[in-house]
Amino acid sequence: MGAKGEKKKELILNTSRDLFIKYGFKNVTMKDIVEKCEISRGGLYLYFQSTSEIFEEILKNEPYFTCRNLRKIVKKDSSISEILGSYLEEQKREILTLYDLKYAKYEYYMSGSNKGSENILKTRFEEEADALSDLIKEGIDRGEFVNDDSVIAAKNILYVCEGLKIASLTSVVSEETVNEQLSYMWGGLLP
Amino acid sequence: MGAKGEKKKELILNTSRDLFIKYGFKNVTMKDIVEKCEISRGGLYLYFQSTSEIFEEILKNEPYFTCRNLRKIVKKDSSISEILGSYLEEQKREILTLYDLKYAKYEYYMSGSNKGSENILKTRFEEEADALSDLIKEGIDRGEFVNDDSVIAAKNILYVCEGLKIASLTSVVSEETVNEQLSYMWGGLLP
Amino acid sequence: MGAKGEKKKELILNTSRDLFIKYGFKNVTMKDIVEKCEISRGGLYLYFQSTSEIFEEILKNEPYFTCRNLRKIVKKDSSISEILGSYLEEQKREILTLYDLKYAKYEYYMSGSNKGSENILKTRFEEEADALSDLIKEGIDRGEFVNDDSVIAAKNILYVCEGLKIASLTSVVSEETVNEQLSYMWGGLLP
Amino acid sequence: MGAKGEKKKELILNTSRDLFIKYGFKNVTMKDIVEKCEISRGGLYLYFQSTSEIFEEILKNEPYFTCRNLRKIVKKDSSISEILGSYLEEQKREILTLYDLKYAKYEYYMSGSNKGSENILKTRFEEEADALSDLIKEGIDRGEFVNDDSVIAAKNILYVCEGLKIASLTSVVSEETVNEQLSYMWGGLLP
DNA sequence: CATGAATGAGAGTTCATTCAT
DNA sequence: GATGAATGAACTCTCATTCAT
Repeated sequence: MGAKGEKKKELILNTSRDLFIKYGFKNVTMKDIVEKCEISRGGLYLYFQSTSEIFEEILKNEPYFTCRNLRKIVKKDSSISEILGSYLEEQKREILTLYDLKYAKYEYYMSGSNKGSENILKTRFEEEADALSDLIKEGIDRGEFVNDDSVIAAKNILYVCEGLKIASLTSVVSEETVNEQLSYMWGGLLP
Repeated sequence: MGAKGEKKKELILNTSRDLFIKYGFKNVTMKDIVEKCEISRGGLYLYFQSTSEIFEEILKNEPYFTCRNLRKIVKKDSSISEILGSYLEEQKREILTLYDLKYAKYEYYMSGSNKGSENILKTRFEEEADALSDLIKEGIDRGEFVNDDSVIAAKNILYVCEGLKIASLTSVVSEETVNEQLSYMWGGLLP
Repeated sequence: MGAKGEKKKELILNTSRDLFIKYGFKNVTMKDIVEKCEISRGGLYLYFQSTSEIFEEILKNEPYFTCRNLRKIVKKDSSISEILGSYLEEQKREILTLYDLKYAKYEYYMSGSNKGSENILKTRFEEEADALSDLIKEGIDRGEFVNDDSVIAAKNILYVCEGLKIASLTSVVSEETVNEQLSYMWGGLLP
Repeated sequence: MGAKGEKKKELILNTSRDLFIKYGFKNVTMKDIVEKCEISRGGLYLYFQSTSEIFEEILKNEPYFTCRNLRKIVKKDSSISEILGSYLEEQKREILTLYDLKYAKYEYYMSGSNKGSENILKTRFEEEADALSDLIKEGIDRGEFVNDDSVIAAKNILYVCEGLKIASLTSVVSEETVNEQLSYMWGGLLP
């Protein structure tokens, strides 16, 4: 596939992404994508065989924050509290963002369309739990935090965020509610 | 509708419930239901116009635990801790149960099939948060718990449970993990 | 399926038969049948899942002459020669008929569309060979024919007829040629 | 077309031939050929416009035995019986060979894909009948054979062989069956 | 009330064929 | 000459929904 093919693939992925954000996973068909991209039926099938395949590709390309890559971009002399604060800010942004892929993502993994392919949702959760646990552990070592088990505390933060994300999809979650919850968890870490 | 009609409706609801548990929401069609019920196509449409309508009805009939109705069934002289303990046990059971409607329920609200109808997921969450908050408040008043804001603490418990439920659907959650999280939250309430 | 359903099935089979005779097997699509029958797409699929299924059904219903059922309809006191003569006349008619199913039939079995279903072409050939062999044997016993092996002679007649049928499909076979061949074989049986 | 072009054409023809032998005529598409040859779509269309065109070309190039070219390769002083014997051996080999073009060849002429082009099957049959008839006639003249009409006898042999070939495609034909039939015809020629 | 045959819109998928590069 | 991305027509198949009986 030449540069032109890459561009077309890019077009398909970007356009589909918009559709998935707007309509979720199951409500988007190959036909919808063909029409929105203004390409031919056959043209789409040159690059992708199904909406699942397209969606997987989009998920792979989707940038995502972790505390690990967060540490690389914050100031060298930042305290652990500062880093965790930034991380929770990012989570908050994700929870409150109305239009992104999280809707389609949950739907995708729930409707069983991910048969036979790696479960990115699970993998990322585990990576995230590891990284966050390390961060909290360091905070404890430095005396910034007090906690008996950094792994459980890390998972607790992630489960609350998951809960908030889900709640934001199926009903409405105010910024205030998110702030309250994040503060509450924060409180559980302070001396 | 006579008694005969009621019976048919019952049949449809029970049979569909099995299908929804097994295949989720979107993967069940009116055709599937007709075939599994062994009734006529027209017969189904006499009672329900769509799978959404059937699903809504099932959700309405679905029994669910809340701390309020829990208080009615526990011993009069139970401590608040005992009641909350029972409640969390019930949540744990729900999280770890593989085959029930929670899968289809999330899918239903996520795929936007609930257009124009009351969002039961949201309503119940709010009711639950209220009841749980009252319970915790009473626990604080009685000196069993220590906490600054019973509403936030209540929501925290519910968000963690939501997060665990979601995680149990998209990947795997061990009983140990659930125990850890519930203990962790419990710890946040103790003096 | 009620009487109405049977009628519809009949309509589909008769219409498809015409199409198969005219265009062969592979050139007829489910769409063609739907259009020629003037029924709906879904309507056709209620009765048949594929052109193969329709074709098989047609073949099953197709009347066919064998010497066995020929014996039942000829006069009681006919000589074996007379019966064989009638049989060869029938074969001749089949060979020279331009528009019937034989075209589609060979195509069907040749294009491998009969995967997993009984090979009627083969079964009938064998039945036919048996019956014809019996007939010749009786002719030999009665002194009408002279031959060393009635089975081989029977097969010989059938193979020549097959050869003529094929030739009549891929090129042109004159009535004279058929007469010559039938006479030639006849000669091989006479004292 | 240069030498390079000739080579490409050769490649296309040889590769397609394999495909036709394996899958028959109708089941091979231009796409299949392009992929198996590992050439470009456009590249194929430079040389051939359709699978029919390719198939015709293959048939033209296909070597085939006739009694005429057989006479050239047998010993000068062979008896006619010996020549006919060799010829029938060759036919037998053709009938029993599972994987060659005969399958696709019948399919091709039967599915009407040879519209507007010369019918090689027919031409060759006629050539063959002529040559075989001459051979038998010579045998009669030399006193090796006894027969009233060499043309009819020749055609008889060919029709039986055709019948056997068809039977070998749609069902199964044992070597024994072929031997029996060839002997039977042979018997019809002997004094 | 109840039936189930019938409809037709729409999704998926494949390929012959073209044409700008 | 050669390429291969792109097109679009054609076909298969499924379901929600209706309606005569």
